[in-house]
Amino acid sequence: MDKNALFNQFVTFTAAVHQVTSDLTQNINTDAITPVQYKILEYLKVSQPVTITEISDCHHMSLPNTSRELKKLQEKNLIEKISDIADRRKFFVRLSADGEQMMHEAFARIEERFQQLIQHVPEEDLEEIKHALDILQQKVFKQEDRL
Amino acid sequence: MDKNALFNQFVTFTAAVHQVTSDLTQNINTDAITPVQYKILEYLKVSQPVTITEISDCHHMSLPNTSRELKKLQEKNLIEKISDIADRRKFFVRLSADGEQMMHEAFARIEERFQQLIQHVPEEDLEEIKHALDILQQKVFKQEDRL
DNA sequence: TTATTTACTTATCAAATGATAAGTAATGGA
DNA sequence: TCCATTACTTATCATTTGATAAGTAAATAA
Repeated sequence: MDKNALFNQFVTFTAAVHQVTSDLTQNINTDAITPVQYKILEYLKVSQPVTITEISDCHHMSLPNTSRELKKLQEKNLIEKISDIADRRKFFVRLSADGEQMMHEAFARIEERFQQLIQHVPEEDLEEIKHALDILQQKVFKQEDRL
Repeated sequence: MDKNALFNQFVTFTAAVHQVTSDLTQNINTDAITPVQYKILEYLKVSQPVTITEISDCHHMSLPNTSRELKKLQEKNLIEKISDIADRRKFFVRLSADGEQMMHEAFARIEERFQQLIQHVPEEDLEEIKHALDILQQKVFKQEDRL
């Protein structure tokens, strides 16, 4: 296997993924929410509850800035901070009812666009796609491989 | 095929792709270059030459802001604008020698990390990965499907 | 107990990005 | 020819984001 060619293919592929997801999520947040704040909520949606340091690490943003954005999200009633009983310096962050609602609607609109994207894909291709997603998730984009 | 389940898988997958590419490209641009500027250069690297409007559309940024960033890149000698002979309102943008050099080095460093990521993946899995990338690129993340 | 480290907050400043108004020059259509 | 449209630029302002210093309180180690 030509690993260099594979890298080039990887680059083209990830660029396409970024482009498609960017298109799918365009103009989704109607409300007064900034891109970083949306990213945080999106992360919470799939990973909650998480600590503030985890959010900070995962998004490569400083703790002070993470803290600031979370405060804003809390003021908008989109998240909740629950202090850890075992270690009272820590906080667990999760979506509030409003936050869940908002992300649910956002994902619903994204899903609409996604279904539109694949509406004419034949059944056997869908199976192939599902398999391909499985493979890549397992072998390339898996959680443990983070640098 | 449960299309809703496929959507959930898609969401998880794209999140993982974003995470991995974000990790791979962390701290790559040493020089005085902003994230948006890097994105533009990255786009040029794979799509040049392109017009200013194409850059603007593709990155969902306004023409004035695109123009400003291109001006900065031009002042840093990383890109060149060539006016279209057929339509003199238009400009084709491409990387300068310096820009090519810089992106070449950036990609080389990213590739190093990528090769490290897949160094222990067995040969038969690499074939499977290559096939999976092909499938998804053809059937889901293809150019024509842009909204 | 005391010192150090960890988890987080508050505050502040600079830089990057986004939005918008107003302009130029070339093109294309009536 | 004249007018509308297109492609792009310049300028300006608001907002978002990033970086950093300094602080609090809890946990841990010596």
